[in-house]
Amino acid sequence: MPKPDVDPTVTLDLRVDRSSPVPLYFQLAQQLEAAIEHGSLTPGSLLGNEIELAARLGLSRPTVRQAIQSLVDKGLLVRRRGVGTQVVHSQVKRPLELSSLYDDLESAGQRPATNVLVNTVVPASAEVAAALGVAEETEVHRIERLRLAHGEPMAYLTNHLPSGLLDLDTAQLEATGLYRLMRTAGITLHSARQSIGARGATAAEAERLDEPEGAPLLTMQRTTYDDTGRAVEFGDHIYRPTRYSFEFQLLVRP
Amino acid sequence: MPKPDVDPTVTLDLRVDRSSPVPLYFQLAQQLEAAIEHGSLTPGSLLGNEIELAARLGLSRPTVRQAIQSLVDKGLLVRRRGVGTQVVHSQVKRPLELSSLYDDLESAGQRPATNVLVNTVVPASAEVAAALGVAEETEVHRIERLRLAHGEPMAYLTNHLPSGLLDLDTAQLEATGLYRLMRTAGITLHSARQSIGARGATAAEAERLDEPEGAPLLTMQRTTYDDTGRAVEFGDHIYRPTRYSFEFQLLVRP
DNA sequence: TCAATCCGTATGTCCGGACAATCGAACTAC
DNA sequence: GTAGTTCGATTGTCCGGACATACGGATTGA
Repeated sequence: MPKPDVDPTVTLDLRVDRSSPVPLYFQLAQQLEAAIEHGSLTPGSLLGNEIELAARLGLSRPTVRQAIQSLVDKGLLVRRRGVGTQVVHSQVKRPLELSSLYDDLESAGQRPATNVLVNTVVPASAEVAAALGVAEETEVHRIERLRLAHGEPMAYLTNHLPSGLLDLDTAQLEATGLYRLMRTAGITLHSARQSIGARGATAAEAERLDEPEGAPLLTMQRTTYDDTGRAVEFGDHIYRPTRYSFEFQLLVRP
Repeated sequence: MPKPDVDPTVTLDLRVDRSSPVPLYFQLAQQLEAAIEHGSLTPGSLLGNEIELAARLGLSRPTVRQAIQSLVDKGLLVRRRGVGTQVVHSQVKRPLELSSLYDDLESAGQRPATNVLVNTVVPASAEVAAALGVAEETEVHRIERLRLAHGEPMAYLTNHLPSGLLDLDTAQLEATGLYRLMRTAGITLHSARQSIGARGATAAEAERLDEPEGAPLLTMQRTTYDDTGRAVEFGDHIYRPTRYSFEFQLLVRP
């Protein structure tokens, strides 16, 4: 009795366009990712060896390897020496990104709304100054926003930004998210340090979020840096835990 | 008046050992990382161009690029075409890892202690079965642990594992963390899906954690997968938010 | 029957070179 | 003086090849 092919090697219809300005390895990576997403490449299936794949596409092996490596870094593929490259079994959708609440809600199909309650310039407190890396009492922007989904308050967002970085228009802040505004202004976000905790609501917080005093709240503090290392934003957010939780996927770095 | 050198190009004493089994690019990456950590490479300083660096080390450019790229992926370096590679200004320590509470506490200098309260085999509930990808009522391991730091309860950890994966010895569970046990058993952790939220403590939870009933708790649910895509662990944890919060650093993937 | 060994296969590492794209500064023209 | 242009420097992409290393199955031996 022949052994069943549990992990068949899949042959795909792959093509690259050499006249395109898009790098070849990137074109290949996109097609492979699409094939995985689409289901043409099923979990566990082998990808065929790199040499033959390169020959079939008319590419060199380093180029093919670069494409595969980018998907390995994303957690979609697993390489095994002497075995081959196969699609990861688990349902890895997307690794953790530096996400904004606005984008999260929008992609979840909720229509987020924002009320800008404060949009002003204040002298930096000690905590804000330390987070942003400026001197105490330096003037910084302060915005406070109430984020709603389906008309219900979901989070209260307090943010501080160095002045001069961005002109914060209240109308724009109500129409989109802060991160999107920063990116539009040409700021390249690079990394962020964040802390997630919980505590009971103060009277003022309870009022704003329509919760009883002392109700459990989910809290998040985040300092975001651009690629030059400047702190570009310090946020202090509180969330209603019945309406929101942090969900994300992690990859293990070997 | 001459313009001050704000971003000097640094020349380091780098060497590679070709007789070592450690890959050359990895040796170089380690030395560069050590130089950054140690302060020899200060934030903002340029790394010198790749060609010349390769020549100085007697390596090829692809090898040097591979070393640099690994540090770029870690968020320690930034490359700019036409400019060079420079050390990131901000204090990027380490990106987010799939960390275990035990390791976190240990590296923070706290001496964690664990009381194993339950270590048994039970039929899987609907929730556990869905998370682990097994049929309902399948036998699974269930462990409940109270984690203490400095003698104070810090978290209550409930975990379920597929049976047959690991023999869970209570003594070992009290001496080290679950992830370390799994790694020792040859399981390669690959990814995890987790959800962080908050809620009030039930009477039983409050008792276990020495908190008043209804006190805010930080909650985390996590399903961990190995590199074959199997779910290897499902955890449901509650933390005392006055004692613990999740702190981590994110990188933006462009 | 079972264990140790061999071997094919696939990825891992490394080389040296070539050209393209982009950034920043120096230079030129108005 | 200012704006546009040129040009050097540096990384980005891609090639073709070579050898090392590890995994898994087949073969061989006890």
